[in-house]
Amino acid sequence: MIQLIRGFKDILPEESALWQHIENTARALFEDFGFREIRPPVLEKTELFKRSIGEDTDIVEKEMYTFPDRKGDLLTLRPEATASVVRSYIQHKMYAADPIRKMYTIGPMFRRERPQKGRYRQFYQINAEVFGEASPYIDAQLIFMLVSLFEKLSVTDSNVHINSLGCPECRPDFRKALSELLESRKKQLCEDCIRRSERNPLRVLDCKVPSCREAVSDAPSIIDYLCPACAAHFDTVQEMLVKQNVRFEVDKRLVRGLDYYTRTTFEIQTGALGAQSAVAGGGRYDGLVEALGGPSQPAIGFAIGLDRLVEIVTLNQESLAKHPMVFIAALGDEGIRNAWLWSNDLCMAGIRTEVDFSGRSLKSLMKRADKVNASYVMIVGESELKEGSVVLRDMKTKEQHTFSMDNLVENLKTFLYQ
RNA sequence: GUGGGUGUAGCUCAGUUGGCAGAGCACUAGGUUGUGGCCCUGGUUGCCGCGGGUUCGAGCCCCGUCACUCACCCCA
Repeated sequence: MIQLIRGFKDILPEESALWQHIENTARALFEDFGFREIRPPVLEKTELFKRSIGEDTDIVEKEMYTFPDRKGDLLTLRPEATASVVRSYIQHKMYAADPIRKMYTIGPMFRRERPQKGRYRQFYQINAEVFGEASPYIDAQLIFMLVSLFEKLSVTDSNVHINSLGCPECRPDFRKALSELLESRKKQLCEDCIRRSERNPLRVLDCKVPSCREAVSDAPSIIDYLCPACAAHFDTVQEMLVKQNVRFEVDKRLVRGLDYYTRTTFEIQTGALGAQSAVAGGGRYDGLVEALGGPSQPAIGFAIGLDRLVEIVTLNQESLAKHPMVFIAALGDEGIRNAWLWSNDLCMAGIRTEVDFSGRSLKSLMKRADKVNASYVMIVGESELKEGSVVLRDMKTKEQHTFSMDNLVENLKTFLYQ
């Protein structure tokens, strides 16, 4: 038997209703906030991700699905969506007609990590990005929109963490102060953190090894090093969140893993996913558009882990399951022939209809109708055919009505819709 | 990449010191000749993950391997 690839999964019909519900809720909400959908390809030149995500990140170093195509160009299955959206923004010169663009996209990402709960090698994200707006109001609104989605989906057990990473103006000062501290505590740090303290000291703040946490417990907070502009920006974001009654906490450990983030960064965490606490994360990346060859345009965005969201959204499956309205129990060849024609008409009339073509006994057809939770069973047997009628049984009340075969579909429609 | 746990019927899982491969659910037929759910009776379902080894004999012991899973790392 051929099995699916390690770390990949099938989303089965039993689950897809929930996925659709979440996707539809997100689409409707984002469209109301002025976002429009963009659908970039899943395959891009490797260079795009190297330049946007950063050479020194784990994603680029060891998690990308990269391979040469027949011409020898290095291609990569996207490990995240932002790079592609930025590339598209630049390539199509979207900034020219109107630099302010709000876009969302939903689709699969690929990272070759060791699979575990809430982490797959092909996983799905809902992304939203805003270009051309530097204002902190946009930051706060984006966070509000994200929180609202979770509320609409009745997700409890989640909380918002925010932080500011500063800008090229103020981050070097903080980085220097942090590096000095790390240097002095080097012997307390784990191996990874010793390596990190040279390449990306911010990441040490995120380490979960107890001795490392201890070492950085009194580390300087980036918030204390923000330049006046960044500090004012961060203040406004918080102020507006408070005004909008969005509950959040400032988390100075919140250091995003991707190189391109600046200023506001945020994450939605949950306790319901084992070791995977982040369900959604995002932040501002004011330098990325320019870094990828576009004009200097600010931008901010977030990504929601759709697989993870699906796991924590619990909905009444009954309300999501689609039951057939009418189940046609046809007996004998002639009954089946008639049923086939009528079912096509009923389906086209928007009435969910199923037929059992097996020719088995009425009892087994009734059992099946019950199993698929049909609202009505239409019985087409010998005696009905003789009389030129069919019997419609209400499966809940057990009431049965007889319908003439003349104008059957029309009469059923009016009966069912009344 | 590193560690722990688990692989037996479609599903959930038993399986004794190594001795005929099991249960519940599901499926199916009948009890009820053309009427579902509850009940009763019968029936179908297995490369015991895969490969090797030990043994008269392996689902069980040993070695290897693969998969799943949880965790580390990192992230959504």
